[in-house]
Amino acid sequence: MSPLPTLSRREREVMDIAHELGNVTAAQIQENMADPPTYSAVRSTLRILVEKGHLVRERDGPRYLYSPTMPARHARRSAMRHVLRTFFRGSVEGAVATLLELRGDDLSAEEHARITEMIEQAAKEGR
Amino acid sequence: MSPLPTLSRREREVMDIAHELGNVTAAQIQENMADPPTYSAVRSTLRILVEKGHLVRERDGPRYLYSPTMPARHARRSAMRHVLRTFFRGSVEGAVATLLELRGDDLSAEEHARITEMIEQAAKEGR
DNA sequence: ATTCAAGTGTTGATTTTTCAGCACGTCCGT
DNA sequence: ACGGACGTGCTGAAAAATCAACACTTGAAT
Repeated sequence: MSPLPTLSRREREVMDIAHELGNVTAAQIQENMADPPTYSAVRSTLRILVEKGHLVRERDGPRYLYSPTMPARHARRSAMRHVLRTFFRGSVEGAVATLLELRGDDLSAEEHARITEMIEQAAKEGR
Repeated sequence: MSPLPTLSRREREVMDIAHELGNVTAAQIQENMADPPTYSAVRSTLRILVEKGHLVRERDGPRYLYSPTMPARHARRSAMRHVLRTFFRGSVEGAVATLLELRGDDLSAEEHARITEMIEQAAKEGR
């Protein structure tokens, strides 16, 4: 049922960075990696990810930029669905609770208003 | 900054299953794996995860049960923090929006009430 | 024009992961 | 008691991932 993860450790790390930053150069990837290998090794991983179809490579003047193939919206949903299922048994309520914990005291009045609005909207549509 | 992922592909898959199910036998793990290897191979992976300290093994009568070392609460927070950062640039609002999308029309009145209450509570404490 | 810095393609070696085999132990039903 | 099903510990081989080296190209600055 759960799909076999097709990404190795380093590959996953690189993909996470790519998702976080959007369009990235090999150098940027390297900078953001933990315990970074040589530039050469980074490019090697990038090449594999392109081959596997997880990244696309496009020229940006003299160099290349790499971007995730999967549209951000889709990637977000997919990632969230996975944690929801794995760690929250599908409970949206539980997930929201943890999100609020993470945010801690930081929740501004505006943000509170917007989130509340979203939930009301969802509830309305859900009837 | 972001910690180097210490889990290989299969190891991650096993850990996800362990988190989802709580306490599991080797057989249960195998059943839930995608494209499952032999029972022997599964136990091999489990042994490594115990060695690395990610799982603990305890007797359950004739067999063993495996459970995640990290407390569920902590694991949930950690996983959520990671997707929040990676896919939502830290935006709690965006994350909640996606959660609601995932849930779709399913949001019951009771659930709506509880979530709203949580947010109000968070906002109150945040002032 | 030449040099230097930065980027690229390719290749191969090392390390890690993944997997299965085998011999042994334990529990249960007959 | 014995046979089979199920579980275990240990080990090593096959496959994949990880990494670095090398030679070459491009761009920019002096």
